[in-house]
Amino acid sequence: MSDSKSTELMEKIVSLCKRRGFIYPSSEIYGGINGFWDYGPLGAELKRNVKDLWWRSMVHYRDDVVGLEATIIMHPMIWKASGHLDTFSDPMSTCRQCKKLVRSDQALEMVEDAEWFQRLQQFYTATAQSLPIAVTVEALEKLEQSVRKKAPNLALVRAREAVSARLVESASSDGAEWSNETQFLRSVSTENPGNGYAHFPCPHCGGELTEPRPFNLMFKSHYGPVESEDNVCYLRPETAQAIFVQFKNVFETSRQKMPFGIAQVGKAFRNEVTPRNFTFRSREFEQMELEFFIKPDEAVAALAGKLATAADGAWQGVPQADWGWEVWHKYWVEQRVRFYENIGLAREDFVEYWQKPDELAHYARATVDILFRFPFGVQELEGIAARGDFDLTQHQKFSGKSTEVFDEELRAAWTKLDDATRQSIKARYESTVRESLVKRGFLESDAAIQATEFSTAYIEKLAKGYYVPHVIEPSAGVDRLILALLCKAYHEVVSTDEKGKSETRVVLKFHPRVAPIKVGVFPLLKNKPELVAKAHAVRDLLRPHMTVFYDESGAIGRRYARQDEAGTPFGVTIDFETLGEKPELLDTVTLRHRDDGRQERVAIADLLPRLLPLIR
RNA sequence: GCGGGUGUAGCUCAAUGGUAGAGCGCUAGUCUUCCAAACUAGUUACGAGGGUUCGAUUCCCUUCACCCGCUCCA
Repeated sequence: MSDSKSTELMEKIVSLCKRRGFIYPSSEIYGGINGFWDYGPLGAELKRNVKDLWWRSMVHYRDDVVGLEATIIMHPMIWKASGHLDTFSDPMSTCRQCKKLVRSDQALEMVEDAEWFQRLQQFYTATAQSLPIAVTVEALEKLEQSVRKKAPNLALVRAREAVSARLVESASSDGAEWSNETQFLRSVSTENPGNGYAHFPCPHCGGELTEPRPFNLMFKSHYGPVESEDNVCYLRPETAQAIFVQFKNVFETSRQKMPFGIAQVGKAFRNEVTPRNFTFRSREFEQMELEFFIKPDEAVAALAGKLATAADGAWQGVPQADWGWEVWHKYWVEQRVRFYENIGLAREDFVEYWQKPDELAHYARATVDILFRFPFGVQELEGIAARGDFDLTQHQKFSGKSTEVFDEELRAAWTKLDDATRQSIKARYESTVRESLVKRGFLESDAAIQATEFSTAYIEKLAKGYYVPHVIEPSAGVDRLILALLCKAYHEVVSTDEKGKSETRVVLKFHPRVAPIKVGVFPLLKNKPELVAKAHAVRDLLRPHMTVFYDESGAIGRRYARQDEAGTPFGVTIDFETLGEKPELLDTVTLRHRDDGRQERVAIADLLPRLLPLIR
């Protein structure tokens, strides 16, 4: 995944970022703080541009999305309802031998999948099913040989003589270590079976796992000056929950109708186990999230008379009244990829990963990861999840306040439906509920009863025009996108001068829309006051419309090179022809293009109309 | 949190148990008519703390950050 070459490339990017003022380590003069990064002058511009472009495309260019800016610290109960309080504190164990980190709750499952583990199971079943147990040191030695390769750190392998002697001894006396399969397996994985907690072998090497330790991924604080259990609060680990919590307010005050979305850009905080890969996994980071609320499929079917599916490619077009959640989901995936294309990333830079049903989080119906080919691997940039009504239902449950919407049209439409249609909508819903209950481990019979109960209540509400909206959530990491843009833009150009000396220059080929500085303005020479004055005039002409960098120091080539490294797409040079040395070229300038060094002569009056469409 | 590696000007790299050096960059000036020109001057460092020592950038310990691996998924 990440070889030395890609590491080298990342190191170059990191050092360029610092040298040119894109990204610095946070708190650097105090020695830095792991997992936190600051954006310098160029980085701040780049980030603003990215967030602005996202906001414009999501909110301003659409009739059906509005914005929200919520606080970072919110009522702690929100995190209980969302599940973050529970799922963000997984106990972890470390293997004493191979030092790998294992989630304690997954250890058993992982161990059971291991080949060597199955050998042990077979041995147990063959040997120990009846008492008294006839087991010899030789038999255990054979067993040890069969697992030695795959589980080199298993106690039975590490300390074969001691462990097998103990097991033989136990078999002939109390038989405690052979009392059941689990007990036996634990016994072969440790030298000291009696030292306190229940052992489990490491799934990777058979070694001994440490006691589970809690890992809490949420930043904790207190509101109010006195720290106590009663005023614990958390920095949000995602911005999305605020949107769900304010959903009713926004719905009632924005004059939006279903379906519609709420967008938010803001900081989020996660106490990552290991921040890694430059800014990719930071502990403080920024997200751009949209929660797009849609009618449940049953409501769409009742209103539109039919339900569009994803198969026909409808999602590529303009939203339609008959779209179910699947179409909306694909629609948003496509919208997001188009957004990335608009800011300089190419479709080929991405991998769309559709999560398999067994990988989905409990709240998600479908999730697509948009992965970017970073130098250090193919990694997630954005996740687009179809979350059903999970979140709004959770908050309804925990807050005791309704998150339902009332849909006048739905009520009217429902009264006009014939009985058969009503029944088929209900039947379809009922079977989905039943299936999901079974998947969650309910017995067929119980699931059927519950599903009938649920669907009856649900359809009754629907008939009156009430439902809890479902949601599609495109959630992108700003800092990750910045990093992707930097990696994509990074180019090295090797040039050889007439003396045969070659040198490597760096060019950041940002799309003009995201480039921190849009245009460099240069007088060809700085010791000619007329050139300087004219250059100032050009700078002032452009400045109200775009970021401009004026530079008069050093040779012109040097100034071009410096702007290339900052990713400035255009350079404007004022020379003697601008001043009228050749009358026909009066008031024209050189417009230089970063990516190919191409130069053209452009009238000053044409600069704005030329440049503006390229940077907007 | 565990293991391995790294830490000297902004960058690349030297040297040394006794005052730290170069190239590039950067800043200013002279000059310069389109891709890191030249000249002059200036600029800046031993990651932090402690110990051994008459004296530590160098030896020892601790710590911090970064990189690689385990975990994570915006």
